[in-house]
Amino acid sequence: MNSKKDSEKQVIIAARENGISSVLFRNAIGRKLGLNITDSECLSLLSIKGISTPTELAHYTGLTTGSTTAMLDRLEKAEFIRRMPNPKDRRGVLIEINKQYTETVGPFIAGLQKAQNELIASYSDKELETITDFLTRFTNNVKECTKTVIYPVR
Amino acid sequence: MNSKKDSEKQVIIAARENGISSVLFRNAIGRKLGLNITDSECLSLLSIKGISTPTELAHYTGLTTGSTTAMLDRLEKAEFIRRMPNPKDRRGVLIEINKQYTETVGPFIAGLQKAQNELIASYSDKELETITDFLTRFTNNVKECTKTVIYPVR
DNA sequence: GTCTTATAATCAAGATACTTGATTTTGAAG
DNA sequence: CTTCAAAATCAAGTATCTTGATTATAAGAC
Repeated sequence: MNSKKDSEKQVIIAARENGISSVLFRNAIGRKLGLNITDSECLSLLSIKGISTPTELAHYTGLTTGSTTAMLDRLEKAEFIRRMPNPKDRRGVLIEINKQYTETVGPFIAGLQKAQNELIASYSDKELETITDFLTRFTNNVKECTKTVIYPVR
Repeated sequence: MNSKKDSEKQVIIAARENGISSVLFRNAIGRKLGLNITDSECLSLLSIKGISTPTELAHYTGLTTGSTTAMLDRLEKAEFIRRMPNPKDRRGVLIEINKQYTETVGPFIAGLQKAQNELIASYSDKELETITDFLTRFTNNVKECTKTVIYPVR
């Protein structure tokens, strides 16, 4: 099976480049805000989800829960996030991102969001469905593989 | 401009989920190999590029060159990478990933690579072109924005 | 050519962040 | 209601990171 078509190779390259660019982007934002890499990655997830929990953030950043507590202390002190009681589990807390962060980061990413929206608007519905379908299936494969790495079969 | 179509929203969500899943995947692999997050991220870039330089790896990981030297010392000691003289610049070195790493990581990612290849093969050439086009333009936007974050206009 | 300035990588010292293991609180299961 | 599991925190020890200095080489100015 060495007969991979050019169109197939290209999509793999494009997907990889996409991943690389997003890491470099996150680093640039983090440096701008004076954040270390971990804190920056944490905020990048929070800016997508809006709300999360220390456990989930530990999972995403790859930290232990102990380090996560320290990280959240730093981010709370910097007023980028706040801790809220979790109404569904009195052991836990909810982490919310502050307006402070959104407003600080806004000027840096407004141009990108506009550009991405325009890019997306330039495709037909049918094309967008194809793209979404691809990304979703691609992501599901990654998720499946992650499970088998964490919980090996036998 | 609050009239974003559903197909447009879906592609944004799918792109975000894709980014999240790749971070979690990298973490899982890193943990499996007993690597810290930084070292893991470094190897993930090297496994794509095959060869790099300390400067580029510092840029990608978000580390200073000082920390990068220490990181490369660790990875070299673990025999995951090797330093080679750079024939084009006698100040610098080239970092190559070792077979050791590829073989260690292979069993964990073989299934994923197969799944992704099959996924890609399930699309028509026209569809693949659409997807590649989208990813490339999307990436270019991210790269452009990264530049303006690093080198603000005035 | 030679001088100056910039870049690549390294190193040592000090600061920062991370891991481990224990602890507290609460939830879930038997 | 008893026991075990999960969420978050904390303190001590370890690992990693940043800073600033250093060496070697490259690139540009004159």
